[in-house]
Amino acid sequence: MGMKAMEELSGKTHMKSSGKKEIIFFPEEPSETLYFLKEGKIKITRVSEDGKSTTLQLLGPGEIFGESSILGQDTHQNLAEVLEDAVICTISRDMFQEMLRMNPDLNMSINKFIGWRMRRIENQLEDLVFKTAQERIESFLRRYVKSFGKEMADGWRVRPFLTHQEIAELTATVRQTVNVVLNELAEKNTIKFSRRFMQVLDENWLNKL
Amino acid sequence: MGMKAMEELSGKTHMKSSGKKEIIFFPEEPSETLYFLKEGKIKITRVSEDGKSTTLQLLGPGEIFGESSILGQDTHQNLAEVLEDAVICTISRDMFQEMLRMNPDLNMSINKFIGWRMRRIENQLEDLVFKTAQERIESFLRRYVKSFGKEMADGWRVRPFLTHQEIAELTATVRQTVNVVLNELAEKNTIKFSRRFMQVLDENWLNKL
DNA sequence: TTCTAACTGTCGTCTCCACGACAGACCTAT
DNA sequence: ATAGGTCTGTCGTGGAGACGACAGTTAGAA
Repeated sequence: MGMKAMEELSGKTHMKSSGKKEIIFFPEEPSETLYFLKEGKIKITRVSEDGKSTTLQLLGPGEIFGESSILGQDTHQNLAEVLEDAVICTISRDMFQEMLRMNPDLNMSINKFIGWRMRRIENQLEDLVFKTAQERIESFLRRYVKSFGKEMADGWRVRPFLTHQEIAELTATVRQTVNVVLNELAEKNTIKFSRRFMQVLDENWLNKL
Repeated sequence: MGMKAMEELSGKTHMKSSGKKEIIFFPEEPSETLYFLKEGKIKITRVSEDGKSTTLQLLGPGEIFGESSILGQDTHQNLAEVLEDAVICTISRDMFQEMLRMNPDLNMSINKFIGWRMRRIENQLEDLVFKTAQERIESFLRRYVKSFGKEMADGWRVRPFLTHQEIAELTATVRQTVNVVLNELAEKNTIKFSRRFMQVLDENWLNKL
């Protein structure tokens, strides 16, 4: 998303790779590191008292997370988990402050980033309030394909796909409902999917509101 | 909330008072001003395509809003409305940048503020996903009394109160449900209320999770 | 004081979708 | 190959709460 200053970060920092299901941070854990995702996917989830969870964000390459470290929060509230093998740069809070001093433009980029993140979460809240479960699932699928898919000869395709359970957590619904919606869409030849990919056949559907 | 640096703002800026129902900014409007609420209450609401609305934040004295201006967003997404006669300081984006240069600590305060705001909205999302309508209403009432009420001889009291419709929008429920919950609580002598105030009789209830 | 608009109280109905249950498909490790 | 775990497909049931309707109440302006 054009945050060149951010890219710069990646050079000067510690890098590590993490495999699927690895947890980057837990709720309640002290938040003193900023993370920059170079490759893979990460999900940020919120776990309730009684063990249910809902996913707040699904992040791809080029995105930041753990931003509570630089927003004056001393512990994390959410859980960050690797969803697809990842390469992650870590930047300590102090290191980050140092960088800010060196490069004042960085501040702008970060702010922009935070603003963008805020907007996303507010939109998610709006969806939750105004949209039905079905609509949430569909509109998530659209977003998912657009963010992570590639255009092919026969429509947009994204790979790998998610489990129905994962989609359910991303849309605040349940596995079974996701299943039904997915099959309905396939029925209507809007999409085509399997465990490992999903593909949009109906271009039109992709650009619905 | 200890943001002394923020208080400082209020001196150097333009101040104005606004009456109930006045709109401070609309969605889609360019966002070039930061607002600091000195007195009164403001609500930030999100309006859907088809005209329904849900309230994202209820703000009291000492809080900031319109922060998209400093988060690199060029238009507002939400609507800000005066809920209770207010005194508001306005700070242009440029002015704010200037202030930042003069007083680097301000940055920290602002970040803390943003972080806090982010946390709030994430919590709201969690409530929406995991709690029932009834629970949301009750837990909102608790928060409301705690933030805006005063302790009296016979329990915490807040004044003025909100209309049921307003509470419904704050909790993503409907008027009728709010009505029922409110009356149930009164029935059980947990609270006492009228159109102009609400008072908590059962201290215990106030500190439930 | 009176009039009117806004707010509150209370029903019955209806719909969405969560939830449990279980069978079948699919992966991947030994 | 095969066994065991995870994922998918499909029902039925139930319940929370939205929604419409309408009567009663309050309050603030005229």
